[in-house]
Amino acid sequence: MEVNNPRYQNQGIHVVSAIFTVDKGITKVLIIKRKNEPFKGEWSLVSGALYNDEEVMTGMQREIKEKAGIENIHLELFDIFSNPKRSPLMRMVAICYLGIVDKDKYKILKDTLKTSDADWHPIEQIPKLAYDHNEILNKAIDKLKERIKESDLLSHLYPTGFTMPEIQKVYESILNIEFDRRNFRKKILSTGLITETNRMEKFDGNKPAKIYVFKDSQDVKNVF
Amino acid sequence: MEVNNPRYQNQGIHVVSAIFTVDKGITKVLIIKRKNEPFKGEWSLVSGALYNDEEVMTGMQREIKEKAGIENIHLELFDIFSNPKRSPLMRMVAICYLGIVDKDKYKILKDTLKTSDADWHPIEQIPKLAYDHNEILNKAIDKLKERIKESDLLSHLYPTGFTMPEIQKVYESILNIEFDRRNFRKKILSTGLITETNRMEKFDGNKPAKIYVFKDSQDVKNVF
DNA sequence: CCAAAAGTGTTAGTCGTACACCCATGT
DNA sequence: ACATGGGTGTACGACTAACACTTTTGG
Repeated sequence: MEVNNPRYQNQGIHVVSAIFTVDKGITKVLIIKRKNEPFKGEWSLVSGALYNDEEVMTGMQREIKEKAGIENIHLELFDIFSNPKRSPLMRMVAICYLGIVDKDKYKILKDTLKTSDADWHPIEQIPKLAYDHNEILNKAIDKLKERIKESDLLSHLYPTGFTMPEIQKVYESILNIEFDRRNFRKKILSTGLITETNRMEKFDGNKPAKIYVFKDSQDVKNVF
Repeated sequence: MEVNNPRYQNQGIHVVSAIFTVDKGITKVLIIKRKNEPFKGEWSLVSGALYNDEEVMTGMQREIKEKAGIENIHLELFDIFSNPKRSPLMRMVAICYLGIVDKDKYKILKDTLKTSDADWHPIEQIPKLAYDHNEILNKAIDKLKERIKESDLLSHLYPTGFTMPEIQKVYESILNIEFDRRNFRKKILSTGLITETNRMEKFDGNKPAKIYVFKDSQDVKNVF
């Protein structure tokens, strides 16, 4: 390969992330408003250009910190978007990641050097986004559904533990189906992914629920 | 984003493919010998640099045609390798695909402008490869195992149909486990992925086997 | 003691697994 | 007729799905 061949010049790489949370039964995604061109003033996913001396994951985490103020997010690659015209300035290939986090653990910086209005938006009410980010987000939502069924992805939503009713509502919210309480409990326990603690949730007028945590395991037994 | 910021300059994209086949119960991968620098004379996966005006998948297919003479391979993205030093000439991010094909349907061009000795090699006996291709291949093998369990990926190995004993041997070869003939048949039929034809295989001294084909379906029910 | 939500157990049906016999072919 | 490998059915155990009552708390 000849380094100066124009065919290989002027390529850039975007890192793009769809970061989800679940808030009172509503699945939401983190979006921001851009302060700079291109797409100045428009909504977008958390994203930016990769530097030429960093790993893709490193660049993604850097962008998330710069544009939303949060760090060390667990992310999974889910797709590439590479239409040569997807960015108006130059050719940018988008490498796309998804993650899910506890919104109360990560404090979003609403306003940064390059962004404003960073916040969680219900995935059913997403405005028009910059670039091809609406398309990317739709794909991310599909992948999120697949991944929570076949992995312990949700451990990152509940780093400090969860109750059975809580996590059941999350599965129901993301997958749009309902489960029997008793069978749900049996099924998720049978995967071996989670384990109970001796902690109890705070009371609010009814029977307190036991708190469970995800084990540190990479077992890939399907959940549903 | 400022297009001329040196942080974003001198980035390139490699497309890399691990193309598998199964030959008499042996899982093999297509590798080639490079005629040019870097890594002149060394083995590598089928790969090359993306042009700045093409989609990633288009570039991948072009490279496969240029370097192995075959076209229209079904490929799935499985990982990104982005160590800034993975290529000696300039920073190249590797976008990696895997596929599996019928080796009798695709005639490999052993010798091309840029490559020689293109051929199928058993995955248990892979030489040292250029770049980080050994690492990429190992990841591809892991992903291949996952994918044949949860998708109709193998339909691309048998575009014209297969017999039960044939496909059973393929699953056994890739997954390194053995199945009971009768239960294997029931399980793969129960997925609804395949359907029988009225064709029979050619005889060779024993009872001829029925030929089955994969249906055109995107159902994601797990196979095993 | 009442309302609200959590926790538990049993039964029926379905699915997976183990296993043995018959069938179609070429020689 | 025999050797080779393909095709089928059944019975048992494991898992899944449906379902109702009891428990703990705050008010």
